[in-house]
Amino acid sequence: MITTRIPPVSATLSLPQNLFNQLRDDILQGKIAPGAKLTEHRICKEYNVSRTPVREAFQKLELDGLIQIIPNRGAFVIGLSRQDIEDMYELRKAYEAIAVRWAVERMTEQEFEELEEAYDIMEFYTQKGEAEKMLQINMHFHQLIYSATKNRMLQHVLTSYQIYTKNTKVSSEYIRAYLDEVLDEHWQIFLAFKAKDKDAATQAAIRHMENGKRRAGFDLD
Amino acid sequence: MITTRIPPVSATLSLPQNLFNQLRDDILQGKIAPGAKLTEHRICKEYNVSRTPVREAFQKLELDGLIQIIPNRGAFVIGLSRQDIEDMYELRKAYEAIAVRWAVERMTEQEFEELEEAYDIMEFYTQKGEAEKMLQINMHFHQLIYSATKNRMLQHVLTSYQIYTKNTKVSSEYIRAYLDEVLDEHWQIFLAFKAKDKDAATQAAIRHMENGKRRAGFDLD
DNA sequence: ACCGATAAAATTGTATACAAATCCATCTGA
DNA sequence: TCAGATGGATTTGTATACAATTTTATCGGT
Repeated sequence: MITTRIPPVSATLSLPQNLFNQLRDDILQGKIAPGAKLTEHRICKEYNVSRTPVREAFQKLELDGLIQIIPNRGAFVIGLSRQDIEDMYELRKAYEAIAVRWAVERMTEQEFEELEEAYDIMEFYTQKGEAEKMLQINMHFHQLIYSATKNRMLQHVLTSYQIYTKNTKVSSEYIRAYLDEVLDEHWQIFLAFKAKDKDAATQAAIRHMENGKRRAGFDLD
Repeated sequence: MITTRIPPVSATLSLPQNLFNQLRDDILQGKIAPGAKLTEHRICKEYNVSRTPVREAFQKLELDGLIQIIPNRGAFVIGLSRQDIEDMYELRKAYEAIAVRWAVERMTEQEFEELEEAYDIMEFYTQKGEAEKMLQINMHFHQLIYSATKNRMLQHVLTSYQIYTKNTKVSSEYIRAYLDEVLDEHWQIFLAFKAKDKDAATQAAIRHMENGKRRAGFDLD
């Protein structure tokens, strides 16, 4: 029986952060069309807040490449082309490879135990076939690796990619068919961490990314 | 007497963008110490603007990993450890390798001509020994490559690294001793673009990064 | 009908006002 | 002396007001 809870991403987020998350997901899921203009006033009415937090959320969206703010003109949604998404898998693969290498080197004993626990939970949800939960713990598993690298830049960029990836595919629908396959890939990664084998971890991470790309509907290069 | 107006090299930047650039450079050059708190009111007085643009600049600084904003507490400067900077060279190397590969594939004829022109200017300033000008055209040369990848995320991340790198070494002092060496490395990259040879470009870019790391005082792994 | 000029409306940019949270010096009681 | 309480000062978070710019609608002349 599993007693441990999956730690929530955060308890209470600030207003701009919430707006950012909401708008980001809406954009990535296509609820707001590329090219559309985000009018401050409209978002204000929609979420019943003033313009100040809305503008701050826009700043964050711009720096994550989701909108383009043209001075005195407004904020426009940037669309991701198929090429952009395919590129992203390549960029993520390169950094995941570096991340696991550093994480193996720099991971503390406690961090390893958290990773082990995350894997166990993953196994649990795979057996129960709960795809939605799997998606959550999957993100958590990777976050633990990012965190263990002790490098903020890497963490931030990889987290962005993770969110993009999560949103640009019909997650829970697609993941169910691949639960066992995905679990095994994480098992390979976990084993490499257990053995503190950097090269094995790199190979496992690269394979995981390539398979993820394939599962998302992209043929491999 | 009013004569013809010379258009500025770059369009006038917005107030928050200027604040962001100024604060970013101050932080990277150590004028603002790591751990220091950026008080909104103080920045307002210093630049004689209101809090709104200051807060927007803070947002940008946070997403570039230069400050950490703790809700209801304030903005604190994040210091870069020697490990952080060494890591950054590794991260940059990985993406520069991808960038030149994509750039060779995707570069237009006009973009190639711009790169050629940039190299020529670089050669000119090397002969004149103008290290400061070299630094500028050097950044421009790499920007042309980033731009040719047609990938916004890659452009943004690499631009960040470029600015970090530029600021975390005593640029003009150090570069003078290496002008010829640096020019040759760019020549190798340019040649690979001319030949549209992806592998050669990758190798040249990787060597360029490794040498840059060494010139910045880091021994190679 | 079309084009440009012009004015009104809408939108963004900046400043300021007010609310909420935090910080900090002082006080109290053991 | 010191831990904790307390209240004022400071600082941040949000709302709103005003200024500058852009967009839209209207109008007049050709």
